[in-house]
Amino acid sequence: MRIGEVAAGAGVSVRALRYYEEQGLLTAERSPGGQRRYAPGTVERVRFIQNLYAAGLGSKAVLRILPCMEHGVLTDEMHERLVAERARVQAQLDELTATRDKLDAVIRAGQAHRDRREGGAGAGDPRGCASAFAERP
Amino acid sequence: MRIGEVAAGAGVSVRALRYYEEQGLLTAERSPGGQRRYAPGTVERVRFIQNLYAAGLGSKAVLRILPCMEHGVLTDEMHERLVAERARVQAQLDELTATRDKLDAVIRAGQAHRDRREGGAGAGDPRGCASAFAERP
DNA sequence: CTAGGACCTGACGTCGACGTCAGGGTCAAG
DNA sequence: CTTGACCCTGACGTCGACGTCAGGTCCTAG
Repeated sequence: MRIGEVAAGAGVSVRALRYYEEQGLLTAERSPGGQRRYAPGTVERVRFIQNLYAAGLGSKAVLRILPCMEHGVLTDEMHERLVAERARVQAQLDELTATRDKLDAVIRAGQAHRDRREGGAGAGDPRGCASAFAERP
Repeated sequence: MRIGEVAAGAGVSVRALRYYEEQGLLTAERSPGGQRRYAPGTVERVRFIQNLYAAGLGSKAVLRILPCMEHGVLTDEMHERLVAERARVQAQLDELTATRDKLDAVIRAGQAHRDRREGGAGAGDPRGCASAFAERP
């Protein structure tokens, strides 16, 4: 595949693919004229790289856990790294879940406030949704 | 509270707090000499700001959904923004979950590969964990 | 063989969330 | 009043993941 096809297939820019190669995340054969020719499966690989980036891993971290796709074998070191990164991702997941729940609380509290106001009465303590942030897990 | 106390309490740098003020995310009274004096509750607010940043929202997005903590009332616009940002967070959660599951699959496949190798035999197709990436949901 | 779209290698630009340094003022205790 | 910890305002530096521009090359359809 040519670089443009991979880029379109994976939904990234051509520049990004060259950058990945620069970082050692991607390799490519070259045509006689020097143009990159990618193996099939590269699109999947690029998508996974994107996933890892989206999970907050820097290119060095990606570089450390990615080689398993080429060798197909997990050394003890690779295994530990994978487990460690999985833990990081899980931690991110927990934080994100908490944040989502807070947003939900704010939304619900705001709804309640608006419902009561629709009912009619007082504006004594204008703190409606603010109390949603007072929790301490 | 003084800025150092807030910073320590929320686990951020003094510089970050000044930056938040610069972005309109935080306000503070001033002492006669010009030093910032923060209201109690600021620590919670800062923690929430950190949560939002960690959720991938930029300071402008934070600025748009944060005013509810001051006014305590959700306008229709605020409500829509909150719901929209909640959706973004949820989408991030979904992607992160998928990535975690992929990592799990890689780890399990690698384990299986190592277990078999411990058993003894062949090295025909050295793709061990690589097949874990072949899925298409 | 030729046009024009795709590709190449540098190399500088960007943007956000701060870090950091310089030079000086403030505050509370003794 | 002095001292030492804390705080102030600029203002430039950083880092990662690309964007973008310049100037030239490759490839393939006609």
